Amino acid sequence: MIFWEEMSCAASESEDGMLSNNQIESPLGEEGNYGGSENGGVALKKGPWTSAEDAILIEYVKKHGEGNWNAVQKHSGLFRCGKSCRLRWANHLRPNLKKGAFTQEEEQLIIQLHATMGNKWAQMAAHLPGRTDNEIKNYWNTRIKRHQRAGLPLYPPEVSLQAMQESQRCLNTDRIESEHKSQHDTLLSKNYGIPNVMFDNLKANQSILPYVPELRDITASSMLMKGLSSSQYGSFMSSIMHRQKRLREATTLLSSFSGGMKNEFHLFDQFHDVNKAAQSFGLPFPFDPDSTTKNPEFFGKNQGSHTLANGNFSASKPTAEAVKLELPSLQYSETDLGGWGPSCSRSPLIKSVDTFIHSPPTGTVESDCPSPRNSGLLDALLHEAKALSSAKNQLSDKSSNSSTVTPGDYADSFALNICETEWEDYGHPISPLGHTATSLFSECTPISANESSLDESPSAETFTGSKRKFGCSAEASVKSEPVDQIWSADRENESSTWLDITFPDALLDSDWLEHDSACGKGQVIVNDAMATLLGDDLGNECKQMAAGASVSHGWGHSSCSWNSMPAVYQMYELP
DNA sequence: AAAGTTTTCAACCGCATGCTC
DNA sequence: TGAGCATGCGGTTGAAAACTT
Repeated sequence: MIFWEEMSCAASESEDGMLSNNQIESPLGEEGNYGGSENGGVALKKGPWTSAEDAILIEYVKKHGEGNWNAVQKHSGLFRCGKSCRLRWANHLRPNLKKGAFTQEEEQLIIQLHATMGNKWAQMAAHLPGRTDNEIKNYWNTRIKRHQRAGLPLYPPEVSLQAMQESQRCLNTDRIESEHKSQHDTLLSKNYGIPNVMFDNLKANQSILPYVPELRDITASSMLMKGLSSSQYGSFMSSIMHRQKRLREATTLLSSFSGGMKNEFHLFDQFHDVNKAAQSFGLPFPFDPDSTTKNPEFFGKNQGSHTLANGNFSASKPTAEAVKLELPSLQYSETDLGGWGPSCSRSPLIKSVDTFIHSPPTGTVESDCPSPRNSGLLDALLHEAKALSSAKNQLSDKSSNSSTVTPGDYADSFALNICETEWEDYGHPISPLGHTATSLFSECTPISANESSLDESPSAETFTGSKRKFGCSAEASVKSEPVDQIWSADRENESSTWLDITFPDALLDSDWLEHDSACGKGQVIVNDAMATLLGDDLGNECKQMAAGASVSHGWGHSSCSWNSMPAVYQMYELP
């Protein structure tokens, strides 16, 4: 049987004559030029509501109350399906609706709620009187995403920590109660408002992931990492934004978050128990937090070298006003969980992961710790763990073989190793953390502050407009973004010769560039597809070059052939 | 000023859930 | 018990607005 609503709402919109029919039959169809569907011969309007329709709906609700939305059309003559009426009422017409932009308090609440709930917009809306789930959803999908693009993490550290602690609590509770009940029952009985997603499939696959500690069934309260894997955010956000706009936006964003910056120097204090925090995400321990907490220079210098780092950490004391730059686009990792605001440290998790990876792993990876529930995060951690494992091997290997690493420069060398490891471990240029090869390059090749400028490098526009002209995806339209001034402020005294190498994701995407993991370095292979796209000459040139260039992750680091790459591949090289 | 691009957000869609008969 | 139905939810879409070049 076909539902009335389905009949009315799901009917084909492309039926010929529908529009005219609708216009004729609906007395409110003066603006109803969006076509509609039919319900028993009655055309139902779709599209934006008119004020007249609103008035009718309001009148109807006054008389009959909310609910029974499918009867609206019958009783009021409103040619709208029940669904549409309900939505209109709930989102726009019902009383006590708050209009206008979210307040800062609301924004923070949304962030906190999302950290624990994930995309449970309706539940979140229940905590925000006068706000609708749609509003919150839109807010998150736009403004928060914008924050991400600006290099700001999805959640402030305190929220991340809070969510992790909650996760830990849930786990502990679960651990205890699981002796008596199944976890499912436990969670239900305790009425956790946390998605109870099991990673049974991952557990099942544990045998093929030997480096992963036992995967416990844990709650998905670690949805704070939602952004890590959400398809919505999983794709790398290319930096095709106009620069001026981005500058303006960054300033606005940073200013808007200035309120949260007052805690910036206490962030590390919050992470005293980083072991525990990271443990909750299944990270192996022990690891030495000193390398970061006690050596900010090291941290700062290397944070940009790891995929998990968003590159906007700074131990300096920036001001929002000082920030006129956006982060390099390649730091716009969707997985950024780094510093909240321009000067914040990264989330405990990321910091932990980062610290761990930056620190030579010691001992066997043994952990009974649960892993995050979110599949994306889990995958990310698995990959990171794998990368870590490789890094461990690479470290010794590189120390003796790499000609690009100065043995004495531990920070650099290790960062390099890590990056190379990641590069070679990720068969696909887009890591499970949402990092593209581009971001890897970028993060592995931070730029020094004195080399950064508000002005784009002259050659930065090499790829501008290449989205179409070059026949590539949007990611091909990569501009070299100015680096984060805050982040780089710490590096003013560094005599870094690092280059800010950006690389169009499109060119790195998929099979275009392949990494030869067998060679032990991040050798780039320009395959035929890429050559075809680029044209024979360019492609072949590139292939030839790449064939002989062990560029590793850091074309700018090493004396590889990057500089001799075709200009189309080069974004710019700082002096 | 105009064209092109990006962002915003209202509305739609499909699916899930729960209630009723 | 299962079909029918109403409602709710989350993801997605697309027109309009805003912005950039």
